[in-house]
Amino acid sequence: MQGLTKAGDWTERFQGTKSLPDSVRRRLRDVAKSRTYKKGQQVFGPDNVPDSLLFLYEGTIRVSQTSDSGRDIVLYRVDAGESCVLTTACMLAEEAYNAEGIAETDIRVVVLPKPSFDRLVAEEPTFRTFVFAAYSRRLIDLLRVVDDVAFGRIDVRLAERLLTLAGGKPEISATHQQIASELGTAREVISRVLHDFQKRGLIAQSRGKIAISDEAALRALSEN
Amino acid sequence: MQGLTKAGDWTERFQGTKSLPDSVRRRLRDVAKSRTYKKGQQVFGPDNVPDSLLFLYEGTIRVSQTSDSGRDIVLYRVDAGESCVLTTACMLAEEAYNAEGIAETDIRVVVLPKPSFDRLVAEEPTFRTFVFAAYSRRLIDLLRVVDDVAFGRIDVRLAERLLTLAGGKPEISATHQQIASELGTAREVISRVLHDFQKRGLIAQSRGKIAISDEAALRALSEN
DNA sequence: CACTAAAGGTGACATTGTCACTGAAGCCGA
DNA sequence: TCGGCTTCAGTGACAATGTCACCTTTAGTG
Repeated sequence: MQGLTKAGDWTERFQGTKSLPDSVRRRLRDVAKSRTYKKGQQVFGPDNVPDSLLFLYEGTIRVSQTSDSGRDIVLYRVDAGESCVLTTACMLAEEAYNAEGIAETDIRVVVLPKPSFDRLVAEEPTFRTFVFAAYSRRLIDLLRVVDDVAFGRIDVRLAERLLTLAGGKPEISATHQQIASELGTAREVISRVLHDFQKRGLIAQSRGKIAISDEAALRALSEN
Repeated sequence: MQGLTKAGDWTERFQGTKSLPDSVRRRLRDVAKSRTYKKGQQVFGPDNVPDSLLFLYEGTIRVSQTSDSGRDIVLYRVDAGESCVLTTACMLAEEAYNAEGIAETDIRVVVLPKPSFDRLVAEEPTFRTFVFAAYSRRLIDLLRVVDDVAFGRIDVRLAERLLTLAGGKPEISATHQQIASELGTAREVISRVLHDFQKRGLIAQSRGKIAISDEAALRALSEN
């Protein structure tokens, strides 16, 4: 396990807080708590609704949805420096939902109690803009997911996701099942399409690994 | 065409404004403009990003997404008394998206300029809660859409949608194509499933109309 | 090494989407 | 009232994706 850096001045880390007056930032450092989760731990979920607002200081949270039949789909990822608006949504919406956030790496979050959050939103336009922008980004993310799932071809989506998961590196460590859970489909489907990609020389596979052989071709495919 | 009632004191109409102090409501009535759209007009869309915030005074807006290949899916509906948060998202998010809002009936909206909106959010906790709740509701709505599209069976989704569209009445006026656009699928698929429903005695069809014959059975089907 | 759990492969079949047509219903002008 | 036109709906063939059952391979682990 990799160690997390000690949370220094977290207000430096977020668009919404770094340009606030020193007095406000000092107050924030006092009221906010820092907390860590280990990789794989659930940060929030239907049975685990936080009563505070979360800001991700370090690491990544994978937000996904699970169907009744057990299939998963990744909705989006929260990266360091972003806030986790779904927690807010959970708090406000009485309705049921079944999204959950899982720490994809060891993470450190800043926990801001709701009253402090309210005060900040009220008093600081910068922070307010930050929060609204975060909501908007998630809405747009979800629009994209809907578009992909409803209208996208699985090979195109897979090519795209492989490139994203690789993030420039030549190899991905992921099982077929994990990739299926990214795209909301079944393992067999991923196995077949990856097999096809392999035959076409786009990738090479070994157990738990996928090596990207022809990034250009994958990119072309992912762009429809 | 049905006439719209004259917009009286619109601040009476919204959860976020009706309990505000009189002074604030008076100010709002001064700065906000009322505007109408006819049924079928586009209220917002990729090429038509409003620079103000919209509150729906009367009628319904259907928010849908169109794929490159021309297929549609309805994301959610905005009903009277709700705000249209996607317009906010559009304004804040630089990213491309392809959702649009169409007036499903003749509608009347209250248009609040962004500076007034900002001020209201800053100063009035009630209004702030209203706005956040609106965002949250849409997020949850979209989670539901993702779940349906990614994991739901088409017959179940159709049964559910028929009941919703009927809204208690015994008959629906809609073409197969329109229903397909609700669910993000193709007309032929809807035709086939409706034909099946008909054979099973759940509905009766005539050109452009669907009559619900066995609501209980439809409901049972829609509940999986 | 044998055993085991996890990962991956495969064929058969069901469901849904696509394509290219055909037929049927309503509208409207001559 | 009759064609002619447009929209709506039906259909068969096939492609893409999802489901199920079962098998093989791989990488540990005692």
